[in-house]
Amino acid sequence: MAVIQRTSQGIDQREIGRQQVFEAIRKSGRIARIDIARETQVSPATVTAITAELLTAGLIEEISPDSDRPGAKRGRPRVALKVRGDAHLIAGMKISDRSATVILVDFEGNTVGEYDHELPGPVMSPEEMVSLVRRALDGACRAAGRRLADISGVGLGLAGLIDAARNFVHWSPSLDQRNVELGLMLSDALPVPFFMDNDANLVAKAEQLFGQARNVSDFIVITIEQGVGMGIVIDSKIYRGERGCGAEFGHTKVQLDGALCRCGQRGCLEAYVGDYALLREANIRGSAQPEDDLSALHARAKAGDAMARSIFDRAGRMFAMGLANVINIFDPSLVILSGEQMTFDFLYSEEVLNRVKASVVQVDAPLPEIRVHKWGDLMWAKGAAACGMEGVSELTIRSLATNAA
Amino acid sequence: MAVIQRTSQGIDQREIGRQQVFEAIRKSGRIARIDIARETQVSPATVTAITAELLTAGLIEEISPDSDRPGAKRGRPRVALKVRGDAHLIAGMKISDRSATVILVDFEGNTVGEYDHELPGPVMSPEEMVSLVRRALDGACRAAGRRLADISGVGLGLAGLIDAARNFVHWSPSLDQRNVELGLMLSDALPVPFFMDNDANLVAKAEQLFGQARNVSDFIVITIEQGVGMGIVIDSKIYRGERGCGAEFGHTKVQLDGALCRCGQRGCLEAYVGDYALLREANIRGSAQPEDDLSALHARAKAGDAMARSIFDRAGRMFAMGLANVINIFDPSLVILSGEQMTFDFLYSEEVLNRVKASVVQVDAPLPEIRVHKWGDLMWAKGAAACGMEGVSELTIRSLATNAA
DNA sequence: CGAATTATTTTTTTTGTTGAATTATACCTG
DNA sequence: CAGGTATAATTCAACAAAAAAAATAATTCG
Repeated sequence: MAVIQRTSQGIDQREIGRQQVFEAIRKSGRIARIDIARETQVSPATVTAITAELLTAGLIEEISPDSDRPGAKRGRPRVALKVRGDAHLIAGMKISDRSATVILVDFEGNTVGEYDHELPGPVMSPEEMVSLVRRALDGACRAAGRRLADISGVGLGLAGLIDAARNFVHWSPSLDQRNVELGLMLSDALPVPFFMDNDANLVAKAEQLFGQARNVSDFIVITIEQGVGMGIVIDSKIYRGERGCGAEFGHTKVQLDGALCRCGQRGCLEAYVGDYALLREANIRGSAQPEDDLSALHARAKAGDAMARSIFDRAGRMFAMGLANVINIFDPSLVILSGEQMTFDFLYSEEVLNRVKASVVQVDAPLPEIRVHKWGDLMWAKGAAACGMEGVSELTIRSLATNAA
Repeated sequence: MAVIQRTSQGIDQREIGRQQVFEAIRKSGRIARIDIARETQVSPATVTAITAELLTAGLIEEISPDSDRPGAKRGRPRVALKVRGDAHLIAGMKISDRSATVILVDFEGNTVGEYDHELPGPVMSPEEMVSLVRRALDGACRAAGRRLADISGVGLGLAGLIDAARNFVHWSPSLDQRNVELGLMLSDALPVPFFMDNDANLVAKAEQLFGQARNVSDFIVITIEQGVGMGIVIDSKIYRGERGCGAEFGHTKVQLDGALCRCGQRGCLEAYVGDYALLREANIRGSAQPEDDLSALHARAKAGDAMARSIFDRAGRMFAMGLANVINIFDPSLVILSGEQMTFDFLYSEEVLNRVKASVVQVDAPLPEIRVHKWGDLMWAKGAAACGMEGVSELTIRSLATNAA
């Protein structure tokens, strides 16, 4: 039941129709007008009108005779439409504790450049961050042979509590201050629109635009970096909660009066599966040598060391419990576990997933699909790029309205 | 930012405008056209047009000179509009393990009759349930001096997994079969439209229409009956999850490999706070006399019995942990704890709520409001009535379209 | 080559919304 | 108490968007 919404007072009453059509094109990669009409429930006439606008604006392009699709043979051949990659250049930047990773993508999402910028330290002042962003963008442009002016928008990903609507940072481990108007500062310093979000939401956005959730309207993404993150998508929109700090999966409690967490509370999931928690546990249990390298601990577990094994095992069981709780509450159609190698070995393992399944309420319907998605190390930057793409699309399509007049 | 949505193919393109206006009227009780326009962001002209339709349809009525509202004094006085109570008679019925409670309400939500129908036993066949529903409705009508034909719609609440969209029962403790097309059976047997839902969702609906959540678009309702239920409202819509079995709060896990639950899994919240769980625990701990009466146990706890106290205490701590998890995931603006007396003493107590607050992720923004709502024993039936009201409103307003032509 | 078929575009019609002007109903002032 | 002013509600013409219908385009099939 597709629906065209109409804002009843904006200058442009047609914006939402355009968004819908553009989204349909982007989502399917290549699609003929007739199918857009079917999918969006908008009449072919209207689709023609809207696509004409998008074409003249240079946002999409026609691919002459749609490649031989099986089945239909007669009749006027459909001409497929696709997003025009050259329309915009988008940057995605993720700031972690070690480096700022930048990725440049075209409007289709194809990567056209990568750049990594080492950080002097994990924590900085807002001013330092602004200058860091500038240098990282400059570096990325230079590396890809582009100029900063070519970039239509930048998606920026930070850990912490980010108010994406206002580009405001309530708190981030990368900043030495709370409540920073980072969006304003960046806009003042750089001539490019910025779009910021929490890093788990970024990955959700990436899954939605480029990844495994391209045609799913409700899903959950779990990410593991330093802490445990979650992105919730309901009705194709990222769910943020009232105060913008929902989806704090890492701080759901899995044990009454349990292990102490960085946040000061007890029993948080993160206090069992976070990097620091695993090391702490190893040291408490009296490791021969003091542990400060997680991958060494991991290697010992793989090699069969009983103590190391039991640490990862407990983490896996706690993780399974927390994930099952989320599923019992949301009943999503899809859960995506995104992460890097080590995570897969101990948190996304077959055994853990089986435990999750055993803790989900059973009904006749099949269990929600739990898909594991192994991204490269550019996962976060890609998410940031996705965030930027979405922002730029919206801006551009909105401006179409004003210009059309 | 109110928005008029327009379905792009229905017979009636105006339906959503009507719904919006009617909702605004219902929500505020009494409201002048001008304020409807302000609230819905629809122009006064359109509001006039729509309210005229609703007036001739008899769904709303004018209250001549709007009672002296403070402030404004001059100008043409606003005439307030309200829902016309006589427009429809709605029945709400909740089937529990002991009885079928029926409530009759007018279109404003005023109770015009109550009726309680004892059940022969807690479990029945679908056919028996159909006949039970008929008898309970007959009884309610007789008691209130109405006829079955006067009823415009019936909301029906059942425990279990209900597919509200299809009026289909996946499973209910009241039925001796799974996967029952109860909606079809009822429609065949009785000349009234039925609207069914899970009982926790009913209460959420009641809070939204009549209760504490009248102007809140995102909130969570926790209910306690035999088990623990949760209703999630996001964007003013009840969130049901992919398979319609989300919000299984009672079966979120609060203890790894914990107490055995009725559902066969371990560590479910319900296995710590459900009626049967409390009694079981009392017996395990070697109560002097075998416990089979929860209120007796409760009385002993209140009187100071240490063993009884510790049972309720543990239940409260588990409950707090589960609730904190929900809040950490959703970050709702409002959590409503609905229930009856005994629940308040041990699960909704000050102490438990403080525990919840101590387990919620802290940010600068204030904590979500946790409101305790003490309903009478008609809570469930009122919820069912709310469900019926919503269904009837939608039907009526939709039919307006067709008739108007 | 023409008939059939399917996709797209153009034209016309319908529908709904709104802004501006108008009407209605009050209070206020002198 | 008449005329002025303020506010609410209604009317109506103009406008906008989308769908329906019709026309046109680009194919294949026989």
